[in-house]
Amino acid sequence: MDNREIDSCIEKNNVEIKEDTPMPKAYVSSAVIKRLPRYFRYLRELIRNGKMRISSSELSKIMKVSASQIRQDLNCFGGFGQQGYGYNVKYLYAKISEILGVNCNFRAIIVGAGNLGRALVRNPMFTKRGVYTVAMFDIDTRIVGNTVAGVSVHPLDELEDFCQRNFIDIAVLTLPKESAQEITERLVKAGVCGIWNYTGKELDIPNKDVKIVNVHLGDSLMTLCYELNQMRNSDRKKEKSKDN
Amino acid sequence: MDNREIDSCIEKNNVEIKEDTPMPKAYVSSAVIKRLPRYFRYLRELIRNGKMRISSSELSKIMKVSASQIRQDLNCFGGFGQQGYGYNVKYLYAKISEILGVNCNFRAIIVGAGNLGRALVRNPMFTKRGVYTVAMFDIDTRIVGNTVAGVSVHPLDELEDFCQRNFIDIAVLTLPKESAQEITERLVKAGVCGIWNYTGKELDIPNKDVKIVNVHLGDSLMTLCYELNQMRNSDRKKEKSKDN
DNA sequence: TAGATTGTTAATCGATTAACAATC
DNA sequence: TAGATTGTTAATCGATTAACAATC
Repeated sequence: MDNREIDSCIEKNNVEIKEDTPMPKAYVSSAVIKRLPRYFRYLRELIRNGKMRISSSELSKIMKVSASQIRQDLNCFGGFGQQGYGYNVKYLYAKISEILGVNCNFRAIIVGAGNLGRALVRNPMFTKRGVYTVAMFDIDTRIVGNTVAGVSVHPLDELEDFCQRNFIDIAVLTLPKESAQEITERLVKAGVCGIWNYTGKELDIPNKDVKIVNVHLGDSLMTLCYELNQMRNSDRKKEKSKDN
Repeated sequence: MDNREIDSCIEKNNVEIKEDTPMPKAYVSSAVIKRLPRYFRYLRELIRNGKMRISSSELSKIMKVSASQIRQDLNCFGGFGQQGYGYNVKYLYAKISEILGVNCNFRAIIVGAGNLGRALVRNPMFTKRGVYTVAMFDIDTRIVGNTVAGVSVHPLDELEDFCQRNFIDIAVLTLPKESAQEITERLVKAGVCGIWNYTGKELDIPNKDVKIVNVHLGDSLMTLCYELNQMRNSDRKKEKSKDN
């Protein structure tokens, strides 16, 4: 099954809808939310392989998490399975996509057309998740007007006007941390309600209706260095105890 | 205080060493480890601003975490503070740097010289955390020989030989997910013990002495979409209840 | 010494796992 | 109906917060 077919599973008509899904929880913990994209990916893979149904215990073996956790996680949003049968793969995929807003057609801009910004706009990740990258912005007049992966670079002073006219939902911040706070405030005023922040600066936003997700690559690298350092230290200890 | 001066705080001679630090814990939970890089960043900032000492409650206000958590976190690694005084900023910074392996001089290569690989190699993040990016690798002969941010692109078939000769610790995977598993196995055979994985493929490594940190940008984007979707849904509910 | 603040233990809270009744 | 597997409740485990004795 190819990508287009898998994508089409999200459209409701393609899967039989259960009518009496129980009321989902009012609040779902972030521990659960962070796991949803991983279910999304594995379900896509299962559809691709033509798998029609799956039980929590079978999925637990593939994903290396407990079957209990899978059932608990899914039940935060209502009953997606059927006793004695398991889960319909396409239906579950459609439901999780719905929860994650894959069919929301969110519109995004990338602020900062440097290396990272250009790398991201070329990444198929946005399209796969139903997010449209409609423009890039940069302060450097030399690159304004360029087109990267079909997306053109606009001058930074058109930022507010563009966001308002084009109903931008998400701004990806790939600019220097020094201007991150100021640009964020301008974006929020222009109606942007999601910030995907790569600047490393921790943003201050009074408006509770604006969501921020920080991607701190340096922090991630450091946890790897911690693990390696730990391993080195324990190796050294072993060496020592061998010597004595 | 400039960056070089801050970096020099890590060298032991620059801060008075407490002699009787209690024995640190044998195992520290990943919840704590993930917070360490953030302490590292804030402490750097404090040093930059010339702050000499800080109490857990003062730091808690700046970092927006509880003072209790700060003290618990730090005490996993031994007593870095002094009753009635608080923490010596430079000393604490030096200690956390040590724990995170900032002075280990880890050597890294970037496998895949596409957009993301080039964006990462140009990022000052590696240098700031004491990791050397010594080479890039790519399968595309047209870009082999190029130099990005002073780092040259090598042909992929020299991978094992290069890693062994140059004692490479870390490999950053910025190549297509299709070849991720195969390349990882080659890297592990060549003695690489840290994998920073951007491919989105979940890697299978039998060797327990190899550490993997996955960066899944798509998953991160989806959690933002979830939040926005939630907000939209609750807005709609409000609209409805207003209508009735 | 008195005041401040850590280090550490105990209490609480939340998340994961286990168990099983409901039911397809 | 019998077997399978969910949905859900209860038990366990781990992480966070609160409290306070130790001590600088």
